[in-house]
Amino acid sequence: MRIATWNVNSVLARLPRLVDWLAHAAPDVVCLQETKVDDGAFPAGDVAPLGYAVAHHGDGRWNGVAVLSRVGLDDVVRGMPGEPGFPDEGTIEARTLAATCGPVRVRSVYVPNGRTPADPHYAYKLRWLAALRAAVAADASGARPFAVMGDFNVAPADADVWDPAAFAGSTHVTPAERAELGALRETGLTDVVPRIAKGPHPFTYWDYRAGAFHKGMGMRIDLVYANAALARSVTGAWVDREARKGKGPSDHAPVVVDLSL
DNA sequence: ATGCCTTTCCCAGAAAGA
Repeated sequence: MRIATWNVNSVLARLPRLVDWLAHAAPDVVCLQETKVDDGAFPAGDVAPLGYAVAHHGDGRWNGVAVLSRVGLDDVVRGMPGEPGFPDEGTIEARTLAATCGPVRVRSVYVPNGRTPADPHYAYKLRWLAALRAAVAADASGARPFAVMGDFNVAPADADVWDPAAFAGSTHVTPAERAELGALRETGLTDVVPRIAKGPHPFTYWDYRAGAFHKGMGMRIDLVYANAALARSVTGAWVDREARKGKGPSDHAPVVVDLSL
């Protein structure tokens, strides 16, 4: 079984590349982030011929997460209990949904960016991660294979950014963000680190500007956090760098994980 | 990168991204 996560930066802008990628990478389950469409506008008809059913949770212009599966799609839950909102608690964004796909349960996440450590968005990010920890705790300690995967917008360690010095004072690397990720792992989750394809680190994101991809100026912020039942079944994990190349890519590459369940 | 792209809203330029 093959599972994957990919921040597509607009599912409509990426549709030809998404369909191509599904056809050749052939994942059984894919978590998408930043679909940037309403539920009604998700192009489910374009992935159905490849065998995928779709569960989508969308806002419209921003955010938007999905699970695509060709091995069953059940018990879909949009959002999570205790999910904080932004800019106020009454405004819940479309940043996570969970689904059961055959033998595995997955949760697709698009963690808030945080903007700057002084911005209210950063406090929101920390609250959101705390709510995520509570939301996944039962699945994390359960016997059924489970993974929470997506764009966490946090680099777990200094090795997960191209130049730690360049990130001084920035979000994505602060001790508080990393502590929240650590607390999340403490629920029983393992970081499934992809193998290194090129350069010293398995980065998953590169800025569009200044040729960052070709200069190796990346970050590892797209993560697969697996419970024990799923982690012990992993036979391989990698970043599909090919998907970041060429014309019209997302700024993120997919992370692919193979399982022997 | 305090905006060297890209995407959305919708047709101009702001907001957001990390």
